[in-house]
Amino acid sequence: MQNTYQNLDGTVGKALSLLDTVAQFHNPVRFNEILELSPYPKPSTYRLLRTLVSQRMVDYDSQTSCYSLGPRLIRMAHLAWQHASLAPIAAPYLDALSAKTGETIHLAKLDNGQVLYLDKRNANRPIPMFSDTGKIGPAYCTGVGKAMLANFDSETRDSLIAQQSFYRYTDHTLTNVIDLKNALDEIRQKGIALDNEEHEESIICIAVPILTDSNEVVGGISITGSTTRTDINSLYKYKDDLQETAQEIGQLASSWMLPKTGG
Amino acid sequence: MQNTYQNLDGTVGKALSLLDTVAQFHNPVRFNEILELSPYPKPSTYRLLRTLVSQRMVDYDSQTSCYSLGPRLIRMAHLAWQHASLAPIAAPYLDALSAKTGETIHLAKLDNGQVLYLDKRNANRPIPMFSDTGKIGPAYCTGVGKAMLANFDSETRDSLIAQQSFYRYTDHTLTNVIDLKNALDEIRQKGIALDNEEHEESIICIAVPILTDSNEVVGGISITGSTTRTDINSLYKYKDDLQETAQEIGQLASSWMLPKTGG
DNA sequence: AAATTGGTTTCAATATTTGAAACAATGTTT
DNA sequence: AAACATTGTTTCAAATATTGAAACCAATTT
Repeated sequence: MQNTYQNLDGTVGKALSLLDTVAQFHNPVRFNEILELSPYPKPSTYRLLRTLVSQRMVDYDSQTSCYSLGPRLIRMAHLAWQHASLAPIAAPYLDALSAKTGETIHLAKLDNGQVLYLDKRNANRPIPMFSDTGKIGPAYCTGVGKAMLANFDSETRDSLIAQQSFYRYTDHTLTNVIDLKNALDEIRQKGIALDNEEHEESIICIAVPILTDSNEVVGGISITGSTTRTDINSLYKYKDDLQETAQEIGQLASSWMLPKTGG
Repeated sequence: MQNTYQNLDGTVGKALSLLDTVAQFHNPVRFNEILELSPYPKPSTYRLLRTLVSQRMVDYDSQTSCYSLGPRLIRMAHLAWQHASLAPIAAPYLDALSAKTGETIHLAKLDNGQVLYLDKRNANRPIPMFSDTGKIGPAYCTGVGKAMLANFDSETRDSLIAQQSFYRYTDHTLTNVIDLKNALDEIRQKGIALDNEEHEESIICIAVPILTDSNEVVGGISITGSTTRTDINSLYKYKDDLQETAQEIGQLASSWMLPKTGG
């Protein structure tokens, strides 16, 4: 949750990093609070912020003199979600898996070495999806994360591994590069990844990557359960369903990724 | 869906308008297609785009030389949705209304004179929510839109009215300022707005604004049904439930809008 | 009434953006 | 295979935007 301000890209980069700063707060925030986290001097921070407000990326409430994330972001995200092509394509498949297994289904892609959740199904309680879409999680200790990592070319994989924190969430968390690499090799060979309470106690899952026709990793899907209700062997029974689903989504995604040719 | 490039705000504004341009496409897009819609010369467009890619606001697939909206947007939107405070606060109330009425429930706010949907409940089929969150619709011919418009101070209201297109969607659509103003006056007085197939044939709804303690409009909620299954009088029976719900959400939102004071 | 805090503006120095034009790198023709 | 298009990328001096110390304003607080 640390600010990473090394990236610049001129004004645009600065403005976006300020946007991140605003986002870090969980409620509307005063100018001064933002300024404290901003590496830019007061007037720059001020003007950048006003620009973002003028662009509706940030909301400003003059009553409370508070900034918060703006509605334009939500609009854009709606489109971004559709653009992430995976999500709309995968939706019916997630429904099917959810119905069949009765377990939680996750759809994710990799963003900056982290798992970015694109969609979720929870068969039992139909919870609001948006609250989970956009969430991020670690790659080295989640099923989808490992499934994806395992299927990159070794160069990309190494650079992704270098981005992992290896924080020990549970007793089962893999906390070093060697263990992870060994695990990834096995995952790649078997075509499926397991998460045996590596990220959260009592949470287990099986996961597979979603690959294009040319074997590029575009995402991952997982079936998640709790040890209070099931065990890894029971989940493993869905291996074929999961792999077939990933296969089909990957196929569709491949054609979608082509540049638009008409209409 | 027209490009509005009059806004500038320096490089940041230009970059964001290019982001919108990328968003206008529904699939990955080549540089030249973007360039055609871009008001900026080739090298500028090129560099702005690369900056956005470097910032992960835009994805670039070197295989197909195609740009699409990037994952960072989805991450930000997740936070923006939480920031829009209304959405997470309102979630349980939407659940309750949905359960009680069995009809479709919408939560929305106003963005740039348009209705921006923040959340939705569909009692019968638990559909993936994200696909609707972020969608926009007209304000002058939807229930939530009119409910919100009606409750601004007259100056703000007039400027919002000036932004309406008054396109005739159906026979019932109000297509001029005078009719709309009269309707809004009545809505304000009665505290509830109806949509009698003004936006879509056979779609009807009742809607109320969500107001803060100081009567600021922060959003709206509606109960929507289809004339094939119900009628406006049946919906109207939920008036009290709807108003109470809006009241409670508004109350909570009021406290949430205050600047963070501690911890 | 003086002092503090939070927010906004000024203005010359500085750094960035600009865009016509040239240049590569692909594809397509003939 | 040479000539031609098309698409994408880079150059470089001129034009422009950003910068930030300092001053300023407006509320609060003391």
